[in-house]
Amino acid sequence: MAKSQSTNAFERVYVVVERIPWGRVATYGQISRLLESTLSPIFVGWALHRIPAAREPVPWHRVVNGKGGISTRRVIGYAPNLQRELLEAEGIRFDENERVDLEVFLWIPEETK
DNA sequence: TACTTGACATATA
DNA sequence: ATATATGCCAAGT
Repeated sequence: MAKSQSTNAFERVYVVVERIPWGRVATYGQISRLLESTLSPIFVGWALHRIPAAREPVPWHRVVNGKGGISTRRVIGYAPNLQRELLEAEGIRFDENERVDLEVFLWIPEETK
């Protein structure tokens, strides 16, 4: 245990992502605030990009940007439609702009309440 | 070792 | 509403 502390920051991100309930989505910025750390939103993206196989499965597809859009397009090797399909499979609908209605599907953690 | 990049967000002009 | 600038951290080159 506690083999490496550097990886701890990544794991914190995974824990929050795993807290996202089924059929809900969260934004990078929100996760960054939930961590209550100096972790910036871009770091969350980094963490999700480097998910160790041992930490899977992590519902990374439930993490979208502040506009409710999918940002996985910048990632090479991932299909942009993949995340959209996974979210739609959970009952999340996209508008014509390929954006999620955050007013409805945004995950509101109890800690923030 | 140093610089650049990266699933972003927020503020300012 | 769009464009530009800055913040934040770690990994990649």
